[in-house]
Amino acid sequence: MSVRLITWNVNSLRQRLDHLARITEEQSPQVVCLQETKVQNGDFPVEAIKSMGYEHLSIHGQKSYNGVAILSRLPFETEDRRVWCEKDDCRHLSVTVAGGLEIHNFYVPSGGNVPDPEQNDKFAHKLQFLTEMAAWAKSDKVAQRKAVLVGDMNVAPFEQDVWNHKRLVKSVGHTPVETEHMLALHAAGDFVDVGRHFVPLPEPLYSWWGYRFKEAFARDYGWRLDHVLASPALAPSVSAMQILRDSRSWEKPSDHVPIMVDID
DNA sequence: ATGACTTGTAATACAAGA
Repeated sequence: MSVRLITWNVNSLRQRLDHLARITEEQSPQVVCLQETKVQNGDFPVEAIKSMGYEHLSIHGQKSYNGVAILSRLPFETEDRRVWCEKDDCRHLSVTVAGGLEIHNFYVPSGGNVPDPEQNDKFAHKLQFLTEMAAWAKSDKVAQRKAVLVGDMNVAPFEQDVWNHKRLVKSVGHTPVETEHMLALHAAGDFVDVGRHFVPLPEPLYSWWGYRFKEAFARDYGWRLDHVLASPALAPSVSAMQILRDSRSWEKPSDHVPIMVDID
């Protein structure tokens, strides 16, 4: 059996239902991990999602900010969530599906404007969150299971993960300390960076283009902030990866685009 | 040359994204 999985920061689920319907119809993923749903559980658009063919939902949302969800055509064998940085601000959900596949959906804090944990609590939160992810991967022995970590990790770790490394190396999302934390996470679980496995360095690879500069997508001023990390036990089964760039040019897009992987 | 946008909340700005 093969599982097709999509991860996507939708920047408001209720604003993106039409895009989600189109993507799920065109690609037929069995599992969809969403970030920045920006909707409380009680207001989750259950009927719209079920009409797209996703009967099994794991949701963790709050008012206004953050929020994650896992939509699935496969039943969940287990569902879990963890509190990170002693804050339950709706940044993680995990499920297991048949065959022992463990799926973790993350929304790592963006980190604010100033890349200094002394001056900026949001940046400190981001570094702590990544530190806790790495510590968990190690202590929970994630590397020994068939696990995939997906989501908006808000770090572009390699030079070719941003459109201009020199210019952006002091910008939050691409600073050396964030890159170190991200690579420490990779090492903690012996994870394979699936994006870079299929599109090796030094080829540019992006998943996010900002809204503020109108020509950002047209000029390909992108960042790779969204990631799929596969445990060593799972990585050989990942047969394909695609970044669905086209959706960034649709009307009223999210600033992030979906990443899709096929797992045999 | 990521500024200048988008979203949710609440009430015409503000917070947050990254």
